[in-house]
Amino acid sequence: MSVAARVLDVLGAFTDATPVLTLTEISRRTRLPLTTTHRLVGELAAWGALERAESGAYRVGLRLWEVGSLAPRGVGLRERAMPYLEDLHEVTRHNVVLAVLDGAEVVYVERLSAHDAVSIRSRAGSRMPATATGVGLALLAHADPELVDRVLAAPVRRFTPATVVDPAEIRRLLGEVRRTGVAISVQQIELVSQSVGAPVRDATGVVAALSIVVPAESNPHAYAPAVLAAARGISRALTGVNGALAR
Amino acid sequence: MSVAARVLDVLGAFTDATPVLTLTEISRRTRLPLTTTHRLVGELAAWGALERAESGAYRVGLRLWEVGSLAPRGVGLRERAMPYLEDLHEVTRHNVVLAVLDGAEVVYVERLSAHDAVSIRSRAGSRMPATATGVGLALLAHADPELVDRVLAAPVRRFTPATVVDPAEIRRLLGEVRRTGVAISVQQIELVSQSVGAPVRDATGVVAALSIVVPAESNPHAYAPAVLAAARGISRALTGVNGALAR
DNA sequence: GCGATTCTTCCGCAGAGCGGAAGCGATGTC
DNA sequence: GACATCGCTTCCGCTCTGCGGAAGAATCGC
Repeated sequence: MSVAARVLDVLGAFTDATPVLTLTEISRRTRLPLTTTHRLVGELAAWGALERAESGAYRVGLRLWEVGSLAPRGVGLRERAMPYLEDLHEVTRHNVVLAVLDGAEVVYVERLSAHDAVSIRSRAGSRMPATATGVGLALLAHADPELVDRVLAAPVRRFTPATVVDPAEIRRLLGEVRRTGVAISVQQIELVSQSVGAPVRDATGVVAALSIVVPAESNPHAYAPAVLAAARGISRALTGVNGALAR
Repeated sequence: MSVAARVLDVLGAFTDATPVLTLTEISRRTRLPLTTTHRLVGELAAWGALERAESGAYRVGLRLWEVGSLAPRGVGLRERAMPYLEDLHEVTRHNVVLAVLDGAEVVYVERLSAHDAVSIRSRAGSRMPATATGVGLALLAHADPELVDRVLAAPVRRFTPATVVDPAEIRRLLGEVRRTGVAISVQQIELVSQSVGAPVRDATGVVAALSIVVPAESNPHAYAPAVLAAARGISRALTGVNGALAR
């Protein structure tokens, strides 16, 4: 294992659930000898990738946050999409999420939540399997067929009794998404909610998806036009002056 | 120079102005031999810290963005402050910013901008000298006196004819901030605007500051109560259940 | 088609990084 | 107050890893 990999391993030790770690904890998680960890962490802290809390424990530093903020698929996408997400949020008063595909999972880039909206699991920066969510279906429907094969070859994770786990049935859903342009996921993550998603494109193809999360008892099709309009708006913003996200 | 430092150097080559770089560009910026750069970049890309665009160029990857999102002083702070920032923004319809101190500079963590508000330089993730901005004054006024000495020992950068560059005068301003609780910076960054800032505390002391950016012709004192109320709200949220940001 | 430019692969040498050992300092226990 | 425990830091000699020159492949521009 190379030094670079060790360094990245140290960064990877920090998670949503454990954003603050002591030296020993980092050493244990990475299975690197304490001395090695000590040296690496020291270098990371000197640069600003990690910071020391008063307690002596380490947390992810501001400098790394700054660099992370340069990820075109993270903040770049978020910045351009924000106005449209806000409009959709304002009009409907429901949770709105924006996500991208990374391997077989979706990564949430932004979430706008209302006080009075249904509860929701995702958080900006968190991951979910691509199969069960509105955004996930929208992204998979337009993804490389080879990726879809790979995803469906593995057993699909179940969240509720309503979660669709049959590969053939999922393929049918994906076809429907391609036909109608919207992805509807009913009670697949939580029984109280369902989501209506749509893909977002830049000049190169589908790069993200947004969805609205609404109560299970409402009619999802009623939200389709608004979701589609927002998705188109973002797509237009991405195809605009500065071209695609990648450049 | 250690490998870890080299790795971080590569990450540091990506900036706001140049978020997408080719291998050769990275090599030139870091002054690392092309072969070395090639190897490091390869390892970073394998982990997900960097991604390859279709063009073959590299950009900051989603995985690094995720880890960066764990920075308590970045996203953690932002999440808890957001509702209060939104309220302030909604009520006043002016730009609202949230920032933390990093060395002698302020780093903007969030910015809410209105279509009809005055223009603004900052962007989430960008840096500014601490001396001339509303947030900067609010943070410096409650910072370690030794830091203030260090900041004022260096020549202060001038943005407009109204920028205060005299150390003694800046000290007087800081005193006033401590006395009144609000920091007012008039036309110091741009002649069309001024800002009203206030410090945000957690259990350990001042950790951030927010400010509102309003047109130069308005009366800044009129905004002080609203700004203070928002700052207090965020402070309360930070001192709450889960304690300080650091933990 | 041909030179210029950028990217990738290969490999032998050298010194950077590794990690065991030992010492330090804080906290908890009897 | 003495002792044990646990976590952090410093030190240093051996070894294996990462270094980067060279050469070749791929792509671009004229």
